[in-house]
Amino acid sequence: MDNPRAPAQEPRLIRFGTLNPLWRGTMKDALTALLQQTLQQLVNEGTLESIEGVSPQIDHTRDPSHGDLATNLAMVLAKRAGMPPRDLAAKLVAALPANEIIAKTEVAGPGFINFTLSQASHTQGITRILDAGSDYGRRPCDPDKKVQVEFVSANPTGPLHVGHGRGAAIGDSICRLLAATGWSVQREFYYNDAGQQIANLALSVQARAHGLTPDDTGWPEDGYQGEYIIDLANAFVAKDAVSAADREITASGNTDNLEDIRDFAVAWLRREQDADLQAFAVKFDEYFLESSLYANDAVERTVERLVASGHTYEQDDALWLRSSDFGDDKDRVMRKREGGYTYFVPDVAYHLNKWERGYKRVINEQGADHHSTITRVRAGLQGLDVGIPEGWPEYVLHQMVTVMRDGAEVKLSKRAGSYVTLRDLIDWVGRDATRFFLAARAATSQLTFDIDLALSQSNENPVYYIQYAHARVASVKRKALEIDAQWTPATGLEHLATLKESEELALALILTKYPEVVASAAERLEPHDIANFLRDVAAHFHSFYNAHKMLDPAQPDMSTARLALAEATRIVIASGLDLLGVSAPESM
RNA sequence: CCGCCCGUAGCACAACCGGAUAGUGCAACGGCCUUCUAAGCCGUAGGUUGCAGGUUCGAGUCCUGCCGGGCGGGCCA
Repeated sequence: MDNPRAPAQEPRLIRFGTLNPLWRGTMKDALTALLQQTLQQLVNEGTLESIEGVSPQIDHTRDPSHGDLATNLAMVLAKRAGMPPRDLAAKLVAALPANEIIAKTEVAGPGFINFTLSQASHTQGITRILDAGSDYGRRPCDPDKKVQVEFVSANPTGPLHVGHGRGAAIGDSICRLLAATGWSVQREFYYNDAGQQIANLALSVQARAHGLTPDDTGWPEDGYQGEYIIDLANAFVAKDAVSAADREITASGNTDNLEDIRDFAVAWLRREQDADLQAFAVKFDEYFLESSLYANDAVERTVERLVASGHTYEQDDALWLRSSDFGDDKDRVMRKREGGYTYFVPDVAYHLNKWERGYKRVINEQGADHHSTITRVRAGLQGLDVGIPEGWPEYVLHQMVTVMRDGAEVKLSKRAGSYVTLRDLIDWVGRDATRFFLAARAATSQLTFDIDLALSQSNENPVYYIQYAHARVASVKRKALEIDAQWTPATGLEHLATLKESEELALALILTKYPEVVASAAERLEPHDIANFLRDVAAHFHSFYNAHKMLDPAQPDMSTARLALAEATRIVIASGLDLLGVSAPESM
């Protein structure tokens, strides 16, 4: 099994000559340009022959005693230059062109070059943020860079649970990240409304409508036992009308007609899911129905194409896909002995449809329990011989969410009907906290959602820490206007040179990292990077806020400069929270 | 049996194609509100990064083998 994640991602190094456009204007970018000149200088004077293929790293330092930025350039080039790293580092430092953004340079450790940024560089950074406003760190949408993201895609057989919530939070945030980095994003929800599970759903509703309970004889074997089935059955019997995304259905009330029940049940559950998603502030551009693939013969045509391309064979009265030709560990049955298709066939048809809609880039966000479908879907797509790249589509898989309540794990089982719904979570801890909690951790790690903890400490949730910083800035801005109508962030731009305190400079520095963080999070498809960064920004702001009085009538220049810095902070926090789908309140 | 993900402080999680002294929140302990929002700040304590090897200037990160947890693998979806 190959890596499900996308293959083609820009390396995060500075590869000279191919700067990430999102970094434009960041200190990293500026320093890279300077180092490029420096290297050219060394080449000119013969110290180095060439800098072809050099991929040095330029990093923000962890330890302030190492300056603000550091590079391993000398260590990477030492062998090529034929001199010890520290000596080469010294030469590089000496050849660095004059500039106003670096205040101090130092060779350290095995050959790192540490740079301390100047006050002027911070002034530049803050000005740039205020000038860009909510566009800071973002690129305009390029209509030619189309990407489609499929996420949630819950079966319409029950309410959305915590796992779907995680998919919704991560998927939606990925969409926002892609949009912020210039992609034109289409969000899609795939409804498995044609399989065996839907038949079971209809049978379950029918059984409930007939007054049966799961313990009775006559209850369908794989019936859904959740309480919501009772509500659903009652609504059907009462001849309720429901309107889901694209259709309006009135129940016939005829409990002998399974087709009526099925149509009504799917619509009813879609309405529930839509309401949950709306409460979660997640929207889709397209709801794609699996049943449509049968209605328009797309499944049949996909099978025919696979047969025609020669990647199938008949054996034991079944039709097989030679998926082992495409990286699978064995061949897979496409058409069963009794004639029906196995589940991955409509999946292949669906993805062929995506390809034919023109999406050269498609990302599927799913639970890790769907892992095995990746190889099969990709194998099926390869077998079509229509020029689909091997790694297409990309997958982001999130691991399971374990829910703890009363110190014990709550088992998630649709059939048993005992599980925590997304709606429950939102009702308990709020939309912002739920979204943040579910998106703030790497998708690859299993996470534990402790209900009791979330309830008892809802005010301690990290999201409030970040939102509080935002609200504080808004409050200070209001206060400033009370003191003097001229006291606005814009006024402060002229006085940024008065910012000299370490807390001020540290805050200014971290704010200028934002574009890099957005670019990186979008490339890696990892929204939790944003959450961690915001926590960092908020911490810097809170420290600054507590260490210094921001508004002092006796010092108008300094006060407005600080106001500008605070506003820059607010812009970054509001933008970052938006990427996570979390609100940025003006007051708390 | 095979494949994928994970294992980091009491708990939940970070750590940027391998970088310098492994961080953040909660929980614990001690301080800070007559002053811009105390949902905050400052400080203390807490670690053999599951175990054992290997690769190199350098490993939580890469490789091998174990141990432990999760998920998946069937003419089920």
